[in-house]
Formats: sequence, C-alpha cells, structure tokens
Amino acid sequence: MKLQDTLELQVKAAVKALFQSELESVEFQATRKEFAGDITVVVFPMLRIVKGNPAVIGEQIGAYLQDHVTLVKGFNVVKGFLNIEIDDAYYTAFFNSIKNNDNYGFAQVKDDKAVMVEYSSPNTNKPLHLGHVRNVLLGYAVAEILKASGKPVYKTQIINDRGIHICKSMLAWQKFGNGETPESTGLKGDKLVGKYYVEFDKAYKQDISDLISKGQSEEEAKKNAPILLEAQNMLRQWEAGDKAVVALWEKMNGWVYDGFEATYKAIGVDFDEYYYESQTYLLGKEFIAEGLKTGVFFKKDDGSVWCDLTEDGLDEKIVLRADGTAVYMTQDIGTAIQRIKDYPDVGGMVYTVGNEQDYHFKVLFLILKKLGFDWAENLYHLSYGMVDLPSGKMKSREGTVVDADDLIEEMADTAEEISKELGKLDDYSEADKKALYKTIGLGALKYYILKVDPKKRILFNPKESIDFQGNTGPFIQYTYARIQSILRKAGSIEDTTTGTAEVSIHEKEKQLLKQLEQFPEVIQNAAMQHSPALIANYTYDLVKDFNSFYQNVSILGAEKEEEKVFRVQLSKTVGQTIKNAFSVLGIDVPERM
RNA sequence: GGUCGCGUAGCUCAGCUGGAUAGAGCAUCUGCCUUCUAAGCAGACGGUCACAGGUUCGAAUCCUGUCGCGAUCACCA
Repeated sequence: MKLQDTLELQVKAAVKALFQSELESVEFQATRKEFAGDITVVVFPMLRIVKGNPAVIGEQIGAYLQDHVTLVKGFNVVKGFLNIEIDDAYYTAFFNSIKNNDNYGFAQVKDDKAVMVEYSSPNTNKPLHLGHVRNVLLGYAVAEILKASGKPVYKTQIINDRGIHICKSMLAWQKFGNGETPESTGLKGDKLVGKYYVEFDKAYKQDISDLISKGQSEEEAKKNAPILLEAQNMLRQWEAGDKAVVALWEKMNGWVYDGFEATYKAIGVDFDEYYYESQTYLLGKEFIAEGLKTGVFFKKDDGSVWCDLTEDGLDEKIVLRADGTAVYMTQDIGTAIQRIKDYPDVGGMVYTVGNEQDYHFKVLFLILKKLGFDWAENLYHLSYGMVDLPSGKMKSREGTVVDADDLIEEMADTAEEISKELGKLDDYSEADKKALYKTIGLGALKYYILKVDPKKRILFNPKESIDFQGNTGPFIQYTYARIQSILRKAGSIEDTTTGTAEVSIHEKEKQLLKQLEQFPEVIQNAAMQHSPALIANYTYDLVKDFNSFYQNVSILGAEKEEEKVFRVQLSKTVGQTIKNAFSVLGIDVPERM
C-alpha cells in the first residue's frame, strides 16, 4: 500500500481514538524542505470536525502515530502543519521494489477500450512548418503517454487531400513546371509542390493587378482572376473524376506524402493508420441524410442542411451546402464514424488541432452525440496555442514560415557547435557524431515545445536560438549520459554484491527516492490531463535532484562497499526513469555527450 | 458585440483538485574542474501573481466585474 494511504488510515484511527470523531479524508503534502520531516498532514481541515487548537491537535495526532505506526520515526508541528518523519526502511523497501524494473512508471494494459489519437493532419499543398511540429510532437507524446498509462492506442491522421488549395499547386505546376519532378530537381516532394503553391499565388496577384489596371475593382479582380477561375474549373473536373486531373492529383500528392514521411522520420514520429478526406467525406454525407430523417438536422429552403444548436447555447451550423457538396464538418463526421467502423475496440478519440478550431470541435462533438453514438462522450480536443513569430503569424504563401526540415537541421548544427567546443567525443566516428548531434538537437527542440502548457501560444524567435542549458532537453540528456558513464566505470561492482545490506540514506538520496516514487502517478496524471508538460517538468526536477546528489556525494568513491553499490543502483534507476520519461515524450537519450 | 483561452521576476516558464516565507531556467554578479563528464554544482540579485471586489481559518489557485492580448462566431479547411 502506498505510504499516503497507510498514513491516512492511521490518522483517521488517531482522530477516532483521541477525539471520538470520524474524519472523511486527510490532506497531505510534501514537507517543505526548510522543516524536518518527509510528509505533512494539514491539520486545519480537521477543525470542522475536531474543535480545538490546531497546534495541539497536531501534537496529539503526531504522538499517536509515533506510538502506533512503525514507519513513523518522529514528528514536529509548525502552526497547523504536522510534519512526519518516515523511517529509512520504508525508502529502502521502496527502492528494492523498483530498482530492477526497466518499465518503472508504465502501467500494464488495463483497459479494453482503445483510444485513437489524431495528429499532424496536414494539407497536401505545402511542406510542414514549425506549427505542424508542435502539433506532431504534442500528438505523438500524448499517444505515448496514454499507452504508458495502460491504454491501447492507435495513432492516426486525417490528410486533407482535396480542395481548391491543392488544385492551385497542381495548376501552377502544369503551367510553369516544365515537367519538374523531385528526381529532376533533387527537391523533396513536399517542397516542390509547395514551390508551385507559392508560384500560383504570384501569378494570382499578377492577374489581379492586371485586371485592376483594366478598370476592375479589387473585389471584382479577386474573383475574376483567370488563374483562379482555372483552378476552380480544375476542382470541378476533379470532383467529376476527370482522368487527367485525377492522375495529376495522385502524382503530386504522392510527392507530398514521400516528403512528409521523410520529415516524420526525421522528427521520429509514426502513425498506425492514415485517413484521407477524399475517402471519408462521402460517408459523412450518408449520415447527414440519416440525421435528416431522425430530425437531428433540418433543410433550409435553398436546400442546404443545418444543425440547430441554439438550445445548447451555440448557433446553427451548416453541414451540407445547397448544391449538396460537403463542408469541413461533413468530412469530420464521416471520418469519426469511419474510424469506429474500422476499429470497433476504439472507445474514444483525441484530436490534436490548434485552438482556432475550438468552436468547430465543440460543434462536432455535440453533433456526434446528437446522432446517438455512445463513443461521442469520449472525444477530446487537444487544443494548443499557435506558434507565432515576432513578425506575427506564419504564412506559407508569403514565405514567412519556419520550415520543419530546416529547423531540425539547424538544431543539429547548434548541437554540433557546442559539442565541438567541449571536445569530449574525439574518439567517436563521424557517423556516430552526426547521429548524436541529431539526438541532442531534436532533444532541445522537442523539450522546448513540450515543456510548456499546450494551451499557451509560443512566440518563436528564430534569431534567439533554443537553449541547451538549464531547463532544457540537452541538460537532461547530459545527466543521462553522465549516469551511463558511471555505470560503465562501476561495471562489475554491481554484479558482485547483492545490495540488500542496510545503508543509511543520505539526504540527497532520500530526495531522489521521493522523486522517483512519484513517477507512476505523474504518468497517470499526464494521461488524464493530456499533458506532456507534466512529464517534462517532472523529469527536470528529477534530474536536478540527481545532479545535486552527483556533485555533493561521491558515488564510486563511497567509503563503504554497500554504499557504493546502493549509489550505483540508485543512479542506474534514475537513468532508467529519465529514459522512460523521455521515451513517452519521443526524446532519445545518448550514452555519451 | 457574443463565446472561449491567456495575463506570475527584465525574458521564457512551473505552481496538481485552495495551505507554511510564490518556485525554476535564461540574463547579471560570487565561488567550485590534479577526485565519478563544468551542457554541471553551491550561492546572490530579482515579485503589488494585470486590476478591483467577494467566498474562507487560509486565495496566484474558486466566484463576479474591469482592463490588456489572442482566437472564434464562413455555404474555407
């Protein structure tokens, strides 16, 4: 049983024995480090049940606990806070229970219902940028956290592969591309297609200014620009299944997918299943028709279909255009239903999408509930703030984006610079060095993004590089590498001793043990709150405790053999915990750096 | 205008369902590498938790209002 649960029972027993009162619950907190003790009972809330002076009550309960509970070694009362000192034996026992568990912190699969986590979900007309990076890192981490908390998880994305924006890239390539391909240019497929998206915009702007100089208003010109009309025509041809257009669409989307895969691989994320809007929007339409029959939706005079959400405090929402074509909502309804059809064990879904779509998901979830799906109760919009630049929003068309591939490369370059300055890796091969720089660079980037609350917007200043010192990924990776160095040096020592001998626990060691103890709970909390930031911050605290221990206590130079063994094992366990924590964040840890 | 989110040290952020003197990192300044990796450690400096009320033994945390920033209220996705 957990320490806190044990103590709760005992405190209740104490109150019953001393004051003949029944306590509903007991409030605990970690003892502040300026006071003696390990865990603290807050006496104030008891005053409702037990009348008297909180300090006196604290003293009485403390005395009772000391007499009746072997784990309680001592106590003191400061104001209304009863600080309890726990016997070292408790911590040694705890440590022995986890020290050989490489999966410490991860729960066994205990849920038969799976969660499907959607992230990335890009448009196929331009490369991924820093905004997508935040999305992908968040989604991947939350999926891994859910897994670690004991849930089966499917990772997926919805690829927005149809619509006017794709026709724009296609048309521009047709007009100006001269048959360029990723092979002929050496460009990544997504970059090539993105290039023509920008080309389209240039031509479009040229058309507009031409029309304006011929006397049209700006508004008219925007609508009548020849190249836009052509793109719209292409969309109609696509919807009509025109062979040539569809073939071009397939070819260029193929290029983009190859490019995306390369980026996902570089970032280190993956997916179990892909969904394409071009394949799910029709199913959405079916359920609109269904909902029309059951009265969930209604038709307006012009033939458009709507959902009335005014009773839920929202507006009316269109779900099908007057001409019968699908809107965004139609597709999302279809996609959700398709997923449950494909994976009947899925009992809930997480959508990783920016907070500008908060309203959309509120409405989507509500509509799915109205359509009567029981799983609609378990939908969660993992909403996150935008990544902005000092100049404002990132806009692909205007080229003001931080490209994902470039960023990853720059991070590795920075890692290389720092590493070379320190010069600790002279015996590494070039290939090993390169791999390490990537690990560190990515570690810095991922940690930088994941440590902040998803709700907050991030202001990314490309001129100020991401830190490698302090509360950062590389700092944590460094600590891990240090631990591995100790383990390499300790080598055989570990194996020759049983390590069960009683060792008096140093203050710094106890601090580490307390921190380790919390890890499983942190995983559960992070899963419940869909928050990678909790894991990141926990890991940072653990690492700080370790470094303090490392600098203040000699590990390999311990006076007694059993102390040395204990410290080495403790280091090893901390290292394993860092590795486990970082693995759910999708961050690798190096053996040396 | 309606709705939602955010506002904590010069900067970037923690602060769980209310608890002790609000914590880290960066930046600035002091010490510590002949001893396990100094991407580190030990310390100093730095705060009217946007503002005003309310709830209570106790509020950065909960409630109300005000101000500031952002998003959204599309037959775009």
